[in-house]
Amino acid sequence: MELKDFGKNFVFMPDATKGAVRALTTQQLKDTGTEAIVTNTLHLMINPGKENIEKLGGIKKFMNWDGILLTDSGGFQVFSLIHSKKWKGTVHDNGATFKSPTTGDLYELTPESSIDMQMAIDSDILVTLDDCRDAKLGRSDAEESVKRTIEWAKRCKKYFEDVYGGTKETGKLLSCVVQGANYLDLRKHCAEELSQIGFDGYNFGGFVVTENGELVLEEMRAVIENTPSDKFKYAMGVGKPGDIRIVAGLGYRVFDTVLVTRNARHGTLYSKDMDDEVLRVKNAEYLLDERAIDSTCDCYTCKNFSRAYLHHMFRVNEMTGLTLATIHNLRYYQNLIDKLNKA
RNA sequence: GCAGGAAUGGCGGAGUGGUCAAACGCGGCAGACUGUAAAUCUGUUCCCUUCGGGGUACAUUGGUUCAAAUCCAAUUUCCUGCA
Repeated sequence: MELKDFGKNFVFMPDATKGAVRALTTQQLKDTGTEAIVTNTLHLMINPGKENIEKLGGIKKFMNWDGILLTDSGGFQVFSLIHSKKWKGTVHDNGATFKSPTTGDLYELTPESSIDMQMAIDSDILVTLDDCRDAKLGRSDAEESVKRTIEWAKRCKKYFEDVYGGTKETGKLLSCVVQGANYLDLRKHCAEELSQIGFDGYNFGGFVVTENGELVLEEMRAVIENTPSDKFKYAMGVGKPGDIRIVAGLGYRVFDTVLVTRNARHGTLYSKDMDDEVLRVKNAEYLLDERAIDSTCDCYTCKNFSRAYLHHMFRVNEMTGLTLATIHNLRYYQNLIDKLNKA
């Protein structure tokens, strides 16, 4: 896939947060049919750090990935690590300052430093820093989050253009994140303001499902309806196979979720042979089941190994099991995407 | 043979008179996970149950006590010294 065609067709990007899709080599990742991946600005800022990743020629060279790379801005990590008090830090109008919980080093993430970091990583598609917050947000907090998100997006774009020459000079794309929690008018407002600034892509940010796991479809629709139709739409964090099919119908073309790889490592595999598409291979019923995980799947795992073998790998805590499971789940998602593109 | 010590649920191992169906860990069973501090976390794990309870249980047998996994005696097995 060419970068200019990104988001024209459906695309699923596995998360390689720290520079690897967990449990897979880059070759194994390619073999699943994956064309684009996501790495994380904040995590790579801490390790190996901006200067080091620059010296190493960027993460694509580092991990020998020749597909498309999107870098998440770190907005979500600021939320999940600082807002939730897992890390010490504060979020303010200029960004976030925080302390590494392992080394104690102090970091600052601002709209500008986020762009610098994403350039150092050598990302193809950058994401503006956003102010991501909890799902159930009070009105005033949501308003503040939207205000900051717009402000930071503006600063990101200006910095990207002033310092790096923008898309024209770099050939890279810049996407923004639409916030607004569950307030439809705020989603609309945020989408309109960001559209006014102008980006190559519009990402639905915040939480995509409620506590009950139901998609926030109205909010997602509000963003689609108020952003340019010729730019890509990325539903960040979506999602389960069924969720992707639904959200695809709304107009989103780009997806990512940690579920596919995390579930794989937890023994939750996807299979068309199951009514709910889910096969928990660790369960006792698969001890002697010699069928493939999915009878319709063309992945390396399904072509060569049985449910019983995967079951055994998990039972004896053998790392190869994580790899085989991840290969399968990723291939399952790529097949799902292929089907959407052919429909 | 003598002297000490120990025997607890599938396993390891707490508990040393009542609050013990018994901590904790492992193993087993199931579930969760949606811009990854996640090869993680949660629930459950003697039997029966109308989920209120009920029944058996801490090597075995007997005893003391209102009450015993916990105290006493004998038996069995194991460990450590001395022969």
